[in-house]
Amino acid sequence: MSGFTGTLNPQQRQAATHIHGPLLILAGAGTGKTRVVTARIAYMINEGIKPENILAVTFTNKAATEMRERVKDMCRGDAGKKVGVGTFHAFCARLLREFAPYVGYKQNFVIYSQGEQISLMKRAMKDLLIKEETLDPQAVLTKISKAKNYGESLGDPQMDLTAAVGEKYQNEMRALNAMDFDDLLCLGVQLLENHADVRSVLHRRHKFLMVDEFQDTNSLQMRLLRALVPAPYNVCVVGDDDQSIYGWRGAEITNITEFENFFENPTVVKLEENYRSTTPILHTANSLIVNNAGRRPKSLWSRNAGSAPVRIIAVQDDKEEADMVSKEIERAHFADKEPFENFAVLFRTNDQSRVLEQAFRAKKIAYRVIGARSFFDRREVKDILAYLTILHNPHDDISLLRVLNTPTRGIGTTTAELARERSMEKFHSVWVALCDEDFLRQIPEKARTAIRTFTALISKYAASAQTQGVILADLTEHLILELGYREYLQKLAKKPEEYNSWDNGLSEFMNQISRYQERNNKEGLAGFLDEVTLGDDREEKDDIEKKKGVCLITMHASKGLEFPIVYLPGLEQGILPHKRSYDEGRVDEERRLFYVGITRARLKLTISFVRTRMKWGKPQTELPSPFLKELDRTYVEDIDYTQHMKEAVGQEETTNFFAGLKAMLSSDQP
DNA sequence: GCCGAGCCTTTTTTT
DNA sequence: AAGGCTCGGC
Repeated sequence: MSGFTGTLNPQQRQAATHIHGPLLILAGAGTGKTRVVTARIAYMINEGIKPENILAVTFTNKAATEMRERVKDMCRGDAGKKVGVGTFHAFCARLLREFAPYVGYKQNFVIYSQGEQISLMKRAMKDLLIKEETLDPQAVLTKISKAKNYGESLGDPQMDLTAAVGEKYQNEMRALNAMDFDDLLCLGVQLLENHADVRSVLHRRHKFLMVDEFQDTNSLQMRLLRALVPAPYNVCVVGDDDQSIYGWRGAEITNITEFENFFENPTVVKLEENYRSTTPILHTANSLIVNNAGRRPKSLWSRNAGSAPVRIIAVQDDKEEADMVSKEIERAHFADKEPFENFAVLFRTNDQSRVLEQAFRAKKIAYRVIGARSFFDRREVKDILAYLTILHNPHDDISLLRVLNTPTRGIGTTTAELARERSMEKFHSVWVALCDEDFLRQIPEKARTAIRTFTALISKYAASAQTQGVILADLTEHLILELGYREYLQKLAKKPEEYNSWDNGLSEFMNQISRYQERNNKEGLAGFLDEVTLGDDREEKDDIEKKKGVCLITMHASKGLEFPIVYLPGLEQGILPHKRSYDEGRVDEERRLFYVGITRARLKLTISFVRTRMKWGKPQTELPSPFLKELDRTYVEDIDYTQHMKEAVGQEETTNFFAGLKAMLSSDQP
């Protein structure tokens, strides 16, 4: 048995050495799934399969990055780097860059993320709607997304307002040479299903397919997979139906529960030995998940008896909850030398992290918030990104209109509106209108000059962006200087700190773009923009491992990760299960989400709920989550925090003692 | 065309 | 609590 499969258990080894024909690996939480997948890839390469013929697709960027790293580590030399690894969306984006004309797009299409989609949707609605009528842009987008994912039509645009707006949106997208996330999948499927020549190119390129987090794939992704894998189906999928938590995005749990309907006679391997958690944690998790109907039966077990019970703590309010968590972490850190990075706090909604961050800052506990893609939502970053986007595709109206008067250059809303109207009459982009002399004649002198300066500037930089060997960071810096963008920010800032934070954002952006070009000098600006919008930030994994501090993360984003000590705050009715899950019939999925949260913990698990929680500035009465009643109490300790604090005065003193000690040791204390 | 004040809503989760 | 949006004054 070769080295990389020797340490696997029999089931794991069976999975890792099965190469030909369809393979379904049902891998429960913590059963060494990633090890098996990477061992399998190493094994295949060792058997003489070319790494560039292996394609591993995942659902999230985190999974992709993790796999990329692990494969690289496990393979000799740089063989691992040649294995294709990416999310479905990133894979499609690449594919479409290569074959865009086949689906009626130009090669320099741009990818719209949520913010840009909403802008476009608002515009489409403004153009179509009578004033009185009001529709939620986000809701319409959700409907469009569902329709695309399920291959349904939106209805008759003549009869239905949503359908009309949706049609308009879709037409605009094409006109702008823009795709949204769903389009990437839709058009990818279209490309493969309708073009045998493209298909055969890809069949030759990707001979062995692997899909991770298979329980999260939707029907489009399944169609893509089927088009990508010819008989005899060299495809291996890995997943766990109990961890399917993306149903709201169209994930089809039946892809995994009825896998044999798509690829005949698969070999099925079940991994049930858990190497991660103690028995109390696993037992508690199992007692929760059995309440779901229609799962593939499975029972996880562990050799690790463990000692600590699972704790369920009742606290007064969210402030006290954050205090409780941060005090315990502080104490374990200073008393037991427990490194901060051994802790994670997992929550249902992003805004729960706020109170926690405040508590951590107050106690000077190092922490990091994972996944909040706030960086690319920052105004300065969005502005610069919009500039770079129009250098790539000036016909992207949304980005163009964003920067047209940023920094303010005398092209106000009136002029912008005229240009838009003109572009709609003539069925071309705003950019074309701005370059059109006939149009410019109708514009007052001052604005006209401003437009000419603007278009000349963009053209100049667009040309240099296309130059071979251009250094993107330098180009961006020049652009910022020539725009006077920093001066603009300086004027805009209300306080000096505000400007400083913006300036830091710009510097960080420069770092990102330099690092991108260090690892990829082939794909230029287009590649960078794709990575940014697809969230394919390859640094991220590094960050999770290298960066120090307590990990604050949503339960969704925590899938695939593990931590020695885990806190699950906010186990309240309406938060988990989320109140909207009741109307949408998704309570089972919320239960799976809780299950995912529980099974992240290796040694210690603490669940908590509050009686009142601040919401939008007002206190709200909360009830404990009904899921808590489902947990078997064999290994559970129920604690009333307020009560507990009164009784455990000694313990409280210890806490204070260490807090005091810490204050003394900390140099920046008064 | 520009800018500030006040009003109003709001995301559940991510590609 | 906080950011986005509208309206009104310059």
